[in-house]
Amino acid sequence: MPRELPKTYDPKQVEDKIYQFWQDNGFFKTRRDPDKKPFTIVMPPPNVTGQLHMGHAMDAALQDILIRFKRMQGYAALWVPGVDHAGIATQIKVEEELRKEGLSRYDLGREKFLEKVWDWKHKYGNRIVEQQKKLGASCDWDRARFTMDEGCSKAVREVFVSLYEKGLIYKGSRIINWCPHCVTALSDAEVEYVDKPGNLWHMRYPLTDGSGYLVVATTRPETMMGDTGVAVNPNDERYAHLVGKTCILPLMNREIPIVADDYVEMDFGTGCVKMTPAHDPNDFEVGLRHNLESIKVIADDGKINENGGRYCGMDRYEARKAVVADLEALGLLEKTEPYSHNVGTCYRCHNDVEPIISAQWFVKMQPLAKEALRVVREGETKFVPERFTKTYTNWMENVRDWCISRQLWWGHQIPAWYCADCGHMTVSRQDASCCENCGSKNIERDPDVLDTWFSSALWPFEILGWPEKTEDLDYFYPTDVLVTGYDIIFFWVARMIFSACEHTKMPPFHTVLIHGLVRDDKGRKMSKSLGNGIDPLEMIDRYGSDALRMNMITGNSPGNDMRFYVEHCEAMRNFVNKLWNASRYVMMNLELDENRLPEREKLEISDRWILSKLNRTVREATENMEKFELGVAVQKIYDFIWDDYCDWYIELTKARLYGEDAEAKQTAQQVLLYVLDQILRLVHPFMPFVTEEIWQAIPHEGEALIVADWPRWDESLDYPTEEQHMESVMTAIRTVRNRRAEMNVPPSKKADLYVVTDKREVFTEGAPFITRLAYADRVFVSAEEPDGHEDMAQCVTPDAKLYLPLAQLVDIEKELARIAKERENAEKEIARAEAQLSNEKFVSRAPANVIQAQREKLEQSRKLLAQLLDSEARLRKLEK
RNA sequence: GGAAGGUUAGCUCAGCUGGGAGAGCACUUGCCUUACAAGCAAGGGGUCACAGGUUCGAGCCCUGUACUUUCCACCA
Repeated sequence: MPRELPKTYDPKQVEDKIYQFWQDNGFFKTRRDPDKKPFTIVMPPPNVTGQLHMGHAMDAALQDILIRFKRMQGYAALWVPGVDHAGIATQIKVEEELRKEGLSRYDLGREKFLEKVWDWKHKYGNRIVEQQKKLGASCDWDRARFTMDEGCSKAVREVFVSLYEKGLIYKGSRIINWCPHCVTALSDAEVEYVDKPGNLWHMRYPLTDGSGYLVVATTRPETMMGDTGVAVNPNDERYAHLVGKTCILPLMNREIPIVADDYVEMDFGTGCVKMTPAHDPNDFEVGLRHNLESIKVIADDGKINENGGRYCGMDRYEARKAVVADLEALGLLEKTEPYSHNVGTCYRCHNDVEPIISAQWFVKMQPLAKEALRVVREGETKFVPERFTKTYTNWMENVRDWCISRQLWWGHQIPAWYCADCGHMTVSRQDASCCENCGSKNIERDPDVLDTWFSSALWPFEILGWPEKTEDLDYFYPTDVLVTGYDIIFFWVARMIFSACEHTKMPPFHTVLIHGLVRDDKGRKMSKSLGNGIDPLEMIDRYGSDALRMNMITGNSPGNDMRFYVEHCEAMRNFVNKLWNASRYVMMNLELDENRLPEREKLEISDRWILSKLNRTVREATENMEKFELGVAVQKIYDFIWDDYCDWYIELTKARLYGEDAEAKQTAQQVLLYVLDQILRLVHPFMPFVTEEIWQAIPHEGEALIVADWPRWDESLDYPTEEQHMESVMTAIRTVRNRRAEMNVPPSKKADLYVVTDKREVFTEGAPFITRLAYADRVFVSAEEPDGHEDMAQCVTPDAKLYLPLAQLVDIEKELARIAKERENAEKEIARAEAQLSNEKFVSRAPANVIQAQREKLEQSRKLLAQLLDSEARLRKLEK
């Protein structure tokens, strides 16, 4: 048994060693076990390009706490890790590398480029995994998956083809969000709207019949070359005479029709709207209704194309300036009004997104959303906190078809082949070698890949072996809890739910535990550009992994954002250290080689008190854990450890440990050890490293704390009477300390203490504690006032009068003032309680335990008041 | 425009199904008391945003107001 432990806990000496110990012994490996219930969590796969950030730390802490808790409770607790191929992010990263060599992906060609990406993946793909290990993540690493591995590819192919066969995947020309910088289509979820200042330009379009002009207002003049009409509201009397006529599109000199459509708001702008069906989703719809032509003028790279006349080749913003200048020169610019509006931007590169008509692949959402809504509405899948249910359902109710094709190379390539001979499209589970229609070998595969989220959506079941019917799938699926931030409910959670419902006929998990974002100390999002990110690894380096984990789940509530304070992290480090030192105390005084509670009769009042408190903590913390109230649970455990165990119980054992009674000494050691062991179990999920390290050093049964049993509530350990008695003694101790502090008596100046009480047994049993903790020389318990009490300092509790022979320090004036204040409080309390108890309605309607509690409070207050009055009278007598 | 949060001690936040408000940090005072100064003891500090209502009883439930954050939608 180690005796010479350092006074401060050093995580660096412990964490890697303990993690290695867990791994070497296979504690993270989870097998199917018919005798156990499964508990499964799938890890949100971090991007392969990723660096561990606070969001990951939050995610991992929550999941690991749940997994460790369930593992200790005897579940076959499986946490499956993995990494996401992260299409755009990864491709961009590798392209950046290439650019350093002066190359682009086109220089390499698709095949060579993909080789590079795989090289990159093999080189750096494990970095984030190693970082997760620093957090203590107890994943079954042997099961780690990658969204581009063979199994995932198979699942993706199966899902794509089956949805295609059901008509739930189709290819069509629609207005989609196009990022000219990433040069790919995006889904609606990938567009972030940002309020940006701009202008509303009022432009004159001359009428063809020469009778004048109309004025359209637009924020995007550069699209005007693609205008194929002007729309007005059918009820707008101002323009009724123009409907059916035509006007001339300036700069292009093209004749375009004027149509009437409800879409146009009469009171916005001029009431005339230019129609650009190829570059605006609403215009596209209007165009369909009125048979307007679609003319695409912005190319994939964001430049004006050949349809844009003299603006061809200009960047879209350059073209905007040129168009406005040209209109102005022609006297066709009526006015320019400052106008700020929401502009769609790419969530990856933050450049403005361009709505563009384009042939893309889509998932038809309506039929899939139906079941995905049902399982959540009927509670088969629950969100915690519950309010996120609405976030989810609102989105799912209004969801539009999901654009899944991306013009990238890195990703799952779409399994569609086009026949150059007959034009037929072959969609197939196996790579096609010829056209399924005409047999021609002259076929070409669709170059596009699928949205990264398409494969992530299958994550919970694909990583358990789907589409094969595996035993793992049978045992571990559906999974139990999904833990993630609210920012990816749409991207991921929603898509997993409808995918699972469609392909596995059941929701993928029964609980979605949502957490908030980790912000900086000013409440700002942590970001690279602000440079305000705090590196979790640095925090681990400074304060230890346990402290960081504690930091993530204390001081905030589920689903709410949290601010990261280094000070808070430090406070948690202090708590870890506190536990370390408490354990050090126990070990230094231990002469046991097994952990066993003494017989009941040997337990004295303080033992029973701490066991009873522990018992309650176990029950309540377990209940909180099961309701996913991890922060509440750990707060209770924290308070028990620091306040009850360290500040009180350890102090209470010192009299015995440093005393001569061998049997009492042993009892104290046994209880100290027993409670410490239980504490380590309770707090292990939150602070796995330090607890395992300590546990290994104390007498224990079993291999490791990580696989030890979670504490259970035990009826035989409830000691309500002893708890009360102990509290009575503790109140006396506090009161004396308080009194001494007021008189500025240093702890080193000890004094005798006389306890006058009608609960003599209680205080006699408590005398050793009072002696030690109230800095007394000797403690005398009696029913009568001691001789010479007239000259002593006094303080009172409801159950006792306490006399200290420190007469020379007594300031009667001050003393009377203090008592007057206390008396006032007691009287108020009595009046309140009496009023309540004499209230007929309260007594008849309030629950019995509440009434009882009030009666007890009243009684305590009355007793205290009596003591205070007594004390006051005594002082008055002394005054004379 | 729609929705959901937030408003509690100087700061950051807890407060579970309604029963006289807590923590961490900061502050004041005294202590190196043989586990721990990353600590111990004692203390100060809150009309729980505001106004109504329900209730024997409201920080908690209902209605409204103010300020604030976020998400969704979007009028060119």
